[in-house]
Amino acid sequence: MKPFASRVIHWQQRHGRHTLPWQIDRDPYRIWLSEIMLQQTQVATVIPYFERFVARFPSLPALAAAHEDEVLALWSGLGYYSRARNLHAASRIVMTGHPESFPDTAEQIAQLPGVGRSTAAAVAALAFGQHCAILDGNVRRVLARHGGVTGWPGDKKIEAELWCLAESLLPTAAQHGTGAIATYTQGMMDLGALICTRSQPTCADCPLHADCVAFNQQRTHELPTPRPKKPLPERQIQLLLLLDRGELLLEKRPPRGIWGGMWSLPELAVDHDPARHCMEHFGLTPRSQQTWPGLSHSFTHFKLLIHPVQLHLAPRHATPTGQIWLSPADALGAALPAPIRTLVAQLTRD
DNA sequence: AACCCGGGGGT
DNA sequence: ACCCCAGGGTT
Repeated sequence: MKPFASRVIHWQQRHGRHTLPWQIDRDPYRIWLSEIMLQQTQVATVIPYFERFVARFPSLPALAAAHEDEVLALWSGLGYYSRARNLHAASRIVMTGHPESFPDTAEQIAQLPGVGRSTAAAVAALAFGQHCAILDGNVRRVLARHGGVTGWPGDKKIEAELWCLAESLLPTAAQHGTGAIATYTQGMMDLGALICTRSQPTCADCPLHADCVAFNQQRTHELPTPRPKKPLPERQIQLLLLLDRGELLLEKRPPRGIWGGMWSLPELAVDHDPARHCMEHFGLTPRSQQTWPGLSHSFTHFKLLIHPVQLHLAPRHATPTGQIWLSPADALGAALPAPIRTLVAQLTRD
């Protein structure tokens, strides 16, 4: 049987993906951007965001010159907004620290905010041909199944074991030549995404099935070991759609935490009275109040039940910092989290 | 409804 | 060295 890496490389050349929008050249900027977007997010979701992002910011200097708000607006709907803030910060670090070129070793790349061991290795391998192992979700699944690794990969011990496996299986420059590492790295990701899927993997098409422990022991359904279940707490909030002469009030979220740095709607505890809140903050009693149907939004550690309330205000006075009045149509161009976008979109349909 | 996913920051 | 946090999509 051919070595593990040889089989992955051969499979990638024949069956892997070669035309993803970040594969058209070997631009480190585009590869880095794609890897950040691909954290926690699937390829099909990323593609349209990637296309819009590089159309607006085609190069690292263009990104570094941008205002954070515009970067966040292009990230709106993609989630995990700290990725966008870190990406933007990293672009400026590269421009100041390495003005001549993008950092080209995994160690240097991993120094950038938002880039950990796996992302750094992916950029180093794909863009610079460095021989370093990645361990993203797809590769984790392939390795856990092939090696028959039992235990939740989020567990530090299991994670360390998988990293060791990943390192040990890399192609060698001597055997496979330069350039093979990029093909291998993409091959491992594509095997996980296309063949070794979470449910109903198509093992018959897998170049690794002959010595795959999970396949041979019919344990693909139980590997990798799933995350331990935890109850999902619920939180409830009211969100205020405050309207004044057709314009909607948006508030900038604090830089950290949920929807950090994004534009949202004024938030109110469920046991508070919206009209009274308007009175206290604007000195005006709303002319009308309308309760909208609730909507649910899931986060990793809790479920958020949103109770929207629409209020029409009498003409306003000053607008404090961190707030802005926009027409609903203009608001849709802002850096809105997904559920806020849903609510604002409803307004534009009236 | 359950499950999946990399990195940062706080403890 | 650990634990908690963060938002979408898919199954």
